[in-house]
Amino acid sequence: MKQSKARKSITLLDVARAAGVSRTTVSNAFNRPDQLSPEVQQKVLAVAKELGYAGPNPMARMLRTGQTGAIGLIFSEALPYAFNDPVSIAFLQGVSKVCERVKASLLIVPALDSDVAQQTIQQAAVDGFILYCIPDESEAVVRVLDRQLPVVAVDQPELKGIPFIGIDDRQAARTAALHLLSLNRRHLGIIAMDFHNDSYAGPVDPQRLKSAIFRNALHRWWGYADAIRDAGIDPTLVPIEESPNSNGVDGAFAAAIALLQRHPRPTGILAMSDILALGALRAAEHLGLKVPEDVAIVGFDGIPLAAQVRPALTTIQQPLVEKGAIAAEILLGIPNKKTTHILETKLVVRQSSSKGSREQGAGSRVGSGE
Amino acid sequence: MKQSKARKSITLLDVARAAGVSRTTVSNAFNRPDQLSPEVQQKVLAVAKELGYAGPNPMARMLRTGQTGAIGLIFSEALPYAFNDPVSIAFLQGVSKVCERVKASLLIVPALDSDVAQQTIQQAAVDGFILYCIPDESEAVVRVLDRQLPVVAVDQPELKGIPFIGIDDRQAARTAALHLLSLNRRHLGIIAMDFHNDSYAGPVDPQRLKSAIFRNALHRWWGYADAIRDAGIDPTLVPIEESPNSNGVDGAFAAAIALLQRHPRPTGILAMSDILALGALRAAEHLGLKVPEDVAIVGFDGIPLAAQVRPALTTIQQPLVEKGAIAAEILLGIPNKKTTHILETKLVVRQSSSKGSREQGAGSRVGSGE
DNA sequence: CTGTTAGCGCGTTCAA
DNA sequence: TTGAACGCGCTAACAG
Repeated sequence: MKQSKARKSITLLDVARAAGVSRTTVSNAFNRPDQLSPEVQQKVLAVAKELGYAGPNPMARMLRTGQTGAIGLIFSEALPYAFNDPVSIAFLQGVSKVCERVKASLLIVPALDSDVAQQTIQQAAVDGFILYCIPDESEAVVRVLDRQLPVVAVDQPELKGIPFIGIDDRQAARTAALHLLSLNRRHLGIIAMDFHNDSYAGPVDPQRLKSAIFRNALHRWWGYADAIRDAGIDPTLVPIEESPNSNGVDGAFAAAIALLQRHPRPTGILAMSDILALGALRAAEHLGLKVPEDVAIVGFDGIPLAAQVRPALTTIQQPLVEKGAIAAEILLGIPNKKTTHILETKLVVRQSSSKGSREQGAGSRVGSGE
Repeated sequence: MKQSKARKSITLLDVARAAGVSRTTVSNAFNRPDQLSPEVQQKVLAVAKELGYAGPNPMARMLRTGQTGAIGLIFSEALPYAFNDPVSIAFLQGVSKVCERVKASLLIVPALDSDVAQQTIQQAAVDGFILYCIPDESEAVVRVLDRQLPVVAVDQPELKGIPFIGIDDRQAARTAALHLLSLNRRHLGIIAMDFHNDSYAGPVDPQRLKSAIFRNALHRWWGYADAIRDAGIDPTLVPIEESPNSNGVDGAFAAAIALLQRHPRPTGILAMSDILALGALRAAEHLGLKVPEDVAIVGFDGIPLAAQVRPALTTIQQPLVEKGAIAAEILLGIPNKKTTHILETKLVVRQSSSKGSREQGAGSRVGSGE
């Protein structure tokens, strides 16, 4: 009998009774110290501690106030893969930096398939969501929109009325391809990241391109194609090998091998991410090809590792961390932020595509820290 | 007037009325489909959708059920640094893998200083906490314990009654030092990670060691000292340079430079983490020293990058991902798990400490994927 | 299979 | 400054 009472958790009311005050007073002692005399507050807090009461129950408070103090983050990939990708990690860094500043927590919500998405997104106690690189018709998007909470999208999807942060993938990719073409590399090969959600690895046909659901990959391909076409080459004849993000560098290695064993062998490789480019670098080495002499390689993203490998990697630098920071700031209502941000990118030329000797081609970032 | 009613969010009751059923029925339609006829369920769901009702309010449900479907994770470092450290990231991968499997969300709780910790930990709506590498007397520990929820500690703190996952740091470090000594490297230098919370970088004196609050670092030092003493050398004469985790490879570079410029120059460097060892590798290169001929280097942790750099890094491999997975499994009540796990480590010898030529010394992991 | 009845623990009026 | 009352939206018993 007594046990059952002792068993249940302590509430504001218990503390109030033990301290000989009202519930409101105890609540105020925790939340509004200015609303009661310091001495009373001291006493209440002391009694609370004695009873093992650690402050208002967060669920009850959330229900009452409608605020949770957390924001939700949804990745398109399986979480372990997302945490394996330097691009996602950099994004996470940006988000977390802002969260830490404003004392908000960050809820990572698994939403891999529609089943999981439905359950986890509906249950998430958050004040808003960040959608990171989510295909437009994904179940996750529907569920998030249903929640009627503030939303910010990064990279994808672009939806009416919700803030968006991204880059001009097409233009950036065009710059990358132009660079290679300007070095007179006319036999190009493309290593692509996921166009679809099916973890497919291998050559890409026009049909697959046309039905692509990941915008980044599609737009980057468009950009490559723009430059290639302008150079008087038929872009549909440029071979594309797709290697899913989740296959990491190893997958890219295989894709690059496939590309480099074609005849004529490509003299330039356009990789849609730096991870893919690293695989290409390794493949070239494996085949005994010199980079950039035999084959030049250009990546995309500008992850820190790109500057540190040898030969250092030419890439399109995009503000990865800043993307996360801006997304969080918008969601958390930090003022002076427009709601749509197309961030700048820039081509960083390093050894993997330099004209001269390896040493000479080093970009300014080489040797800088982690 | 009407506005104010339209303004507020839709509840179970609204749906019930609109559908002409009771609240329970609507609740069941969402949570227990087996408790009502399919047709009624269809109808209720249809009405709900029409009203823009997206399922039960998560806060209310949490209050009612006492379950949140999320677990909290607390790092000792500032989040952006944690997300920059391959060791933490690998841990996160392990945690997230399990979370995804059981459809749990993961709440990353900033708890940098005591102020923030108090607020964020008290407010966190979670079913339990994972403490990752938190100093024993940290405010965060107190707050977490106060919450009276299940807790698991990883690496630190070791507290009575709460499950613990870690490795035998001392023994592992001893193995690393023994390895170097067995190669006849008798002039050693140590690069240490944080002993204290103060971001200090520089030489370490006995006082600082004695008052260390980070167990990992301290135990690793003990292990080194054990082996060194057994080799007939006075461990207190072995120079130690501390470089905080947050300073990354650059900090380690500086620390290693300091070490390598001493007389006599160390012929072996013991680094307490692979990141630190990478800095040492770079420092050796910078000074024109050959690794392992002039100076042999041994890291700790076994991060993937250690196998990929050249020369590849000898290290103590610990099951980083598994640590996270086990922690999450224990917290989420997945059965067949003991509550305390001291995981195995092993020395992986690679080029950075090999006797023979560089090629010969490559560990089996070299060239394997990301 | 459906409806009724009770709280879950708290924050906020408002009056004292 | 304090105390009483109300309801946030929901789920779990239990009765029909």
